[in-house]
Amino acid sequence: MANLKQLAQSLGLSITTVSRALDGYADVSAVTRERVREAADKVGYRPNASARRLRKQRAELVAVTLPSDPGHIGPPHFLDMLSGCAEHLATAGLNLVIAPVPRGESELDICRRFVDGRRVDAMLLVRTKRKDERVEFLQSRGIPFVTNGRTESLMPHPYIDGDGFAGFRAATLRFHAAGHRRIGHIAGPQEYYFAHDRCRGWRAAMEECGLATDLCAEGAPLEQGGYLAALELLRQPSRPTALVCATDEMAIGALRALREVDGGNQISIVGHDDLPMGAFTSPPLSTMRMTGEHLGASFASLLLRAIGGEPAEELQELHAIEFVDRDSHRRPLRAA
Amino acid sequence: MANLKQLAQSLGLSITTVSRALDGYADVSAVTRERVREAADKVGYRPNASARRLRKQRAELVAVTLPSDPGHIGPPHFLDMLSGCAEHLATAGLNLVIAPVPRGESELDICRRFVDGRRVDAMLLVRTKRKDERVEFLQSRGIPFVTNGRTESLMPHPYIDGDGFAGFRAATLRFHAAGHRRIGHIAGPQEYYFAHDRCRGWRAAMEECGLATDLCAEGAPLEQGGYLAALELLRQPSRPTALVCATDEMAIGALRALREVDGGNQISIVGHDDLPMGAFTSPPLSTMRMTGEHLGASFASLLLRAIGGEPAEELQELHAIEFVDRDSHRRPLRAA
DNA sequence: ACGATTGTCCAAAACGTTTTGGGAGTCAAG
DNA sequence: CTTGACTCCCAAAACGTTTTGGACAATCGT
Repeated sequence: MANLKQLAQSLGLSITTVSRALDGYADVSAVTRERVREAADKVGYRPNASARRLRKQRAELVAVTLPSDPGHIGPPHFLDMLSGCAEHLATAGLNLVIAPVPRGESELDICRRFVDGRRVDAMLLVRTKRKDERVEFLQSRGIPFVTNGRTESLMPHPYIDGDGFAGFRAATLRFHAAGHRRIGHIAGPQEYYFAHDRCRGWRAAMEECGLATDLCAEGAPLEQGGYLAALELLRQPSRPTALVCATDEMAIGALRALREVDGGNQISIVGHDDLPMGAFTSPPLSTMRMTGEHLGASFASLLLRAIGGEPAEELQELHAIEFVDRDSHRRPLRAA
Repeated sequence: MANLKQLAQSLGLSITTVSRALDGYADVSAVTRERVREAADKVGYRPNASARRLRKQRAELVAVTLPSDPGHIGPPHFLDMLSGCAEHLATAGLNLVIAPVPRGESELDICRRFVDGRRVDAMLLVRTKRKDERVEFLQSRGIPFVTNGRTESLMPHPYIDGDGFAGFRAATLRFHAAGHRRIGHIAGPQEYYFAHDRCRGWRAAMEECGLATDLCAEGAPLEQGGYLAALELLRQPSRPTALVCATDEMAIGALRALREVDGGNQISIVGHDDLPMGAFTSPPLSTMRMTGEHLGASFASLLLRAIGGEPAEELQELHAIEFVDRDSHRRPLRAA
């Protein structure tokens, strides 16, 4: 309701002094400072955000782009993560705006709009591709950003990611140790880093074990994609006895496929993401998930440090992946 | 990179003319307009958002508060809804910021910060209480807002809500028609409008059928709350044969309780929200959900119209609730 | 030929802050 | 009495737009 001018007038002080008093400068006497603060409290003065932003040349905003294509938006903890991130950012005076990508526009367009319009101080990118044009753009503009997921960019950039390679390698080796020899992989679109990373992990384990790597089918990272990919693998002359799936959603699709072929309930399966749904499928879906608590806060912290100018190399977090032991990964292994 | 001044200078025009040319005023000749537009395109000029906001006295932002307490954040479609809302708002030049409530602060504090700091043009409120201090505050400030859920506020305000009363009444009558006589209700915290509304629906149906309304237990709107409430009802001397639950999450908790008492699998149950999880429980959870597509767009539209000054009475949407017929609501009815 | 109208353009003000670069006044030291 | 340091305060500039209220020619109606 009140602006600085009115507040200053009512106090018989200059705008400058009031402003500095509120900011706690030593420049203004303690008694004046207190007087100003009380008056400000009384009228409920809050600086006009737009004015401050203009003057300080900071938008006080961070944007996160929400991919619309394919498969909704990440796991359901995603909103919790965003919420945690926003909460942490708020303590530094930054707000988080969500920027969904309308159809007909690319994520790059969104970045351009936000960056060139000086609407944000930094950006949060999710669902990185191996070669990600958003990353290249932001790097060329010199805007701080953090990605959820790595890229193959030559220039390093801040990220938080799960070690999909190690996780999927370990899961595959676990199947091998349990006696499986025909271990299939249901892969996500390989242009996404996470999908490629996880596929590489499976492949590496297979090669280490001296097994063929032809039991691999790719699909959209959705229930339907997993379903179709699973059917494809089940048509092979030599069926897999275990399936390592790039995502839980795909794994759930695969479970549906398994139910439709006979003997399918004999096939072990594991997914990744730890969807709450997985606890209720039959059999309950074993899965994997990135370790680490308060991921949202981590993202926020990296963003703030990136804005603060810390070099990208120091702003990279690779988290281990842990196995969530339910039931679907240990179907009895039929004699070959 | 470029601001209006530089662009004007390079064109040999005044700032005024360039600004108006870009805004398409008839004030500037077609040829000049084109010349300006081309130059702007070439250097990738975008008006500085903070400057425009200050000058136009509009924040170009809408905030949505994300409740942290209890039970995460609404149904999982919630993020989809936000995404749709943000997308629609973006076409009007507004961005959506998410404002989680840090512990130690109330949602009212958040509203205050956003409103008094002129950070937003409007607000989106979710999880309304029957007597909601946020609503009262925003009304007193005259800030446009839309709620997800009604309140008992005397002054009307824009909202979108599902008709929980009708939905729960209908569900209860459905059980009655199927022969049930001891129909219990697992209620959410009654200070929330939705919980109270649904409870009233159940109660109304029971009274219409001439049945006692004592089979009602309240709990937190979480799995655990539903579990405990269900146990409470199962301890009654005369057990319910059917349960109408305020939310799916509570219903899933109730299912767990039913599994733990013998004969529990004979009890019919229905929830509300249509959680994806519900499709995988055993038995698959029958549920209810608000009808209507593109809810996010509806919210955005109401917000824009509220900002435009339309009276609240014309900005209220009450959606019917539809029954989602899975399996859990028709357990065989034992002879009484 | 004259005022009125129209078509282009612009200088300056305004939005509400933060920050720069001092200006008084006081006090102590020289 | 001057000088410098220190304390407390302030006027004015700056941030980059949009908008107000014309200015100046050219065209039109009579």
